[in-house]
Amino acid sequence: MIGRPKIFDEKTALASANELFWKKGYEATSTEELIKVMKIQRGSFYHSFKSKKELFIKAVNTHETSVLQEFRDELLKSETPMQVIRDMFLSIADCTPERQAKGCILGNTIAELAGIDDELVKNATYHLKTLEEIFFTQIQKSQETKELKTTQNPALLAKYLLNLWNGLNITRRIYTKKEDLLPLIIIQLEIIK
Amino acid sequence: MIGRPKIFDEKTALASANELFWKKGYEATSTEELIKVMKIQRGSFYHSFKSKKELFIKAVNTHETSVLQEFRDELLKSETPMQVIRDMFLSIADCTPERQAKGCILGNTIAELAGIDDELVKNATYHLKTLEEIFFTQIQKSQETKELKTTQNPALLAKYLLNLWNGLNITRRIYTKKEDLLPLIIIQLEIIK
DNA sequence: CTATTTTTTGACTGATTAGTACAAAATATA
DNA sequence: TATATTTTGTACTAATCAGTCAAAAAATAG
Repeated sequence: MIGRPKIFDEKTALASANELFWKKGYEATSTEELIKVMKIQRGSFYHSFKSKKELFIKAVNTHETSVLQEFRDELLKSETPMQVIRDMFLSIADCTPERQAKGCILGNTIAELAGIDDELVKNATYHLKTLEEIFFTQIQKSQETKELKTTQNPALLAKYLLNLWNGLNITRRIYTKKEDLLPLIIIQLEIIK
Repeated sequence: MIGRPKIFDEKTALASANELFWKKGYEATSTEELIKVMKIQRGSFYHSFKSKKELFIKAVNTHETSVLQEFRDELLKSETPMQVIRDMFLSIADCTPERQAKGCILGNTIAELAGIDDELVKNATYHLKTLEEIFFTQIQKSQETKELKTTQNPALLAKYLLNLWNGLNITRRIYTKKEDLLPLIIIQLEIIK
C-alpha cells in the first residue's frame, strides 16, 4: 500500500454514523455532529465518504447487510426457525423506551424521505424487501417441514409479516410498554401457526 | 372586532401549510416555501402563527380534527359501520402513487421526530390514539348489534387496526400497486369478521 | 535521498436557515 | 377623530448548513 494509512477504523466510524442517523433521522443529523461522533476531521470526512448522502447509504447498507445476514444465520442454525421469527417480533415488547423511540431506520427513512429523496427511499425499500424475502423463504420451508400448519400463500404471509414489522415500528413509539405491545404482537402472530 | 381584519383565510392558509408539511415532512419544509404556498408575507406569517413549530401543530390539528370528525359522522350515518372501516382500509389499495408516497402525516411525524421533538410527537400520538378510540367504540357497538361476529376483546382489535394503519402507511410506499396491496389488506381484515 | 501517493488537519466559503425589525398603509371600531 | 390591529414589503441578523481547499504528514517505490 502506498500513501499515508487511514488512522480511523472505517467500520467503527460507519457504525457511529448509522447510530446517529438512526436516532435523529437524515435531515436532522448535521455533518458537524457526524464528524464529532465519528471522531474524524472534516476533510477526512469528505475525503473518505464524499457527501452526507453517500455516507448515509454506506452506513445503512453496512449495518443492514450485517443484521439481515445474522438473522439468516440464526434461522439456519435453529431447529424451530418459525419460533425465531415469532421471538423477533415478541422481543419488541421488551425494549427500553430509548430503543422503542428509534424504531426501524428503514421505515423511518421511508417515512421521512418519500417524495424528497428517491435514491435513499429506494435503498431503504431494498433492505425491507430483503427482510420480506427472508420471511418468504422460511415460511415456504417451514410449510414443507410442517413446523408451520397454515397452508396460506407464503408470499402473502411474508408480506403480512413485513407489514407487521412496519406497523410495530410506529406503534412502539405510541405504546412503549410491554403490557400494551405484547397482547398486540401475540394476536398478530396468530396467523403464522 | 377592532383593527384591520385578516385579509387571508386562515383555514385555507393552514390547509396549504398542512399539505406541504405532509408532502415534505417537518424538517425539509422551509418557512420560505410555507410563505409561498400560504400566499402571505413573512411579517404576516410570524404575526399570525408565531413560529414554524406552532404553525405545524395548528395545521395538523385543524386537518386531523376535521378528518376524524368526518370519519365519526360517516360511521354514525352508515347502517354497516364496520364495512365503512373495512372500506377505509381497502381504499388504500386504489390510491395514486403520489398519494401512496405521502402516507399518514401522523405516522410520518412520529417516524421523523421521535427523539427529536417530544411535543410534536406527542401531538401526532394524540390523534392516532383518537383514531384507535373511534375503532374501539365502533367495534364495541358492532359486537352488540352482531354486525361483528368475533368476540375478541374490542380494545385489542382496535389496537390491531391502529397497527394495521401504521403498517400500511409504510408498506404503501414500498408497494404502491393495487395487486400487491389489496390481498395484504384483505388478509389483515380477516380478524374483523 | 527524491518522487509519488494518500490521509489528515483545520480554516474557510457561500448558501440557506428560522426568525426579527420596522415603517407605512389599510381597515376596522369606539 | 382617535385608537387598535393587520398587511405589506424589505432589509436584516446570527446561526447553521453542506461542502472546499491547500498544506502538512506519513506511507511506499525507485
